[in-house]
Amino acid sequence: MFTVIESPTIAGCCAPLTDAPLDEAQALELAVVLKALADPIRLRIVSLVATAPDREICACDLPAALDRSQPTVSHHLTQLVRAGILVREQRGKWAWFRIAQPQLDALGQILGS
Amino acid sequence: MFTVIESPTIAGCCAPLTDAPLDEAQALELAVVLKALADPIRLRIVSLVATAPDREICACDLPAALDRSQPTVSHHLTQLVRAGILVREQRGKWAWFRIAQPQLDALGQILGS
DNA sequence: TCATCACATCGATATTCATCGATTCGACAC
DNA sequence: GTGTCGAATCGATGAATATCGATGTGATGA
Repeated sequence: MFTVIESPTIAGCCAPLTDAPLDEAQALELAVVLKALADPIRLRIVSLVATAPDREICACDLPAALDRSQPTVSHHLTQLVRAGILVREQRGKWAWFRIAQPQLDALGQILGS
Repeated sequence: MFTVIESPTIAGCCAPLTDAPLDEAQALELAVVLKALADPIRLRIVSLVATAPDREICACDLPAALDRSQPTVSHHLTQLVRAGILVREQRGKWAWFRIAQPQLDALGQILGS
């Protein structure tokens, strides 16, 4: 029995903003992902992960790095994973996080850079 | 006497997320812009403007197009202008809006697409 | 089995924010 | 001026959310 962990993605959500008007469903889907990024703490988390050695980081280091409590950091990490921006991996007692690069790439495509 | 209308920009705000960790000020500045985009109504406004003939749109057409009241649409337009994503131009009684392309391009650069 | 550590969840609180009706403001035409 | 029309502002309300202390959960090691 295989267990497939699906990571939510906006890859097929919509064309670049300049190509076609978004319908309500597409706008909602995109907004969910952008809202997950649109927070100073979560942006710092993403940039910390993206620039860490091996491009991964242990949750245990974040409360000190961000000057936030452990429950608050956990809350933000959950938001980022549910938006498909981070990927979580359990290693023993520790939780490690990586960037879900396809999701960020898709965002860039849609914003049309 | 000249009147210089400054459009807020994140152009010099920060390097791509994958290049260096954001400090608190950079993260806050970026979050303000992303937060302005991270709403379904505002995303639809941006895509409507970006795909309109001549890439501009009259505010008068938006309440019907978005099924929101005039004050609500005005509120969202204000948010987008203050974030430097849209540019407002008054023509007689009407207000017209265009995309501030450099701001969107800068966003794409920072997200690293 | 038991203590410990890392992290998630719960409960509460304060703040932010989307929304709309009513009102005000500004530009235009007469 | 006066009336009209487009749009911003005000005030209120309900919903979403960032935060943290306390508690629960799951894995580790003795």
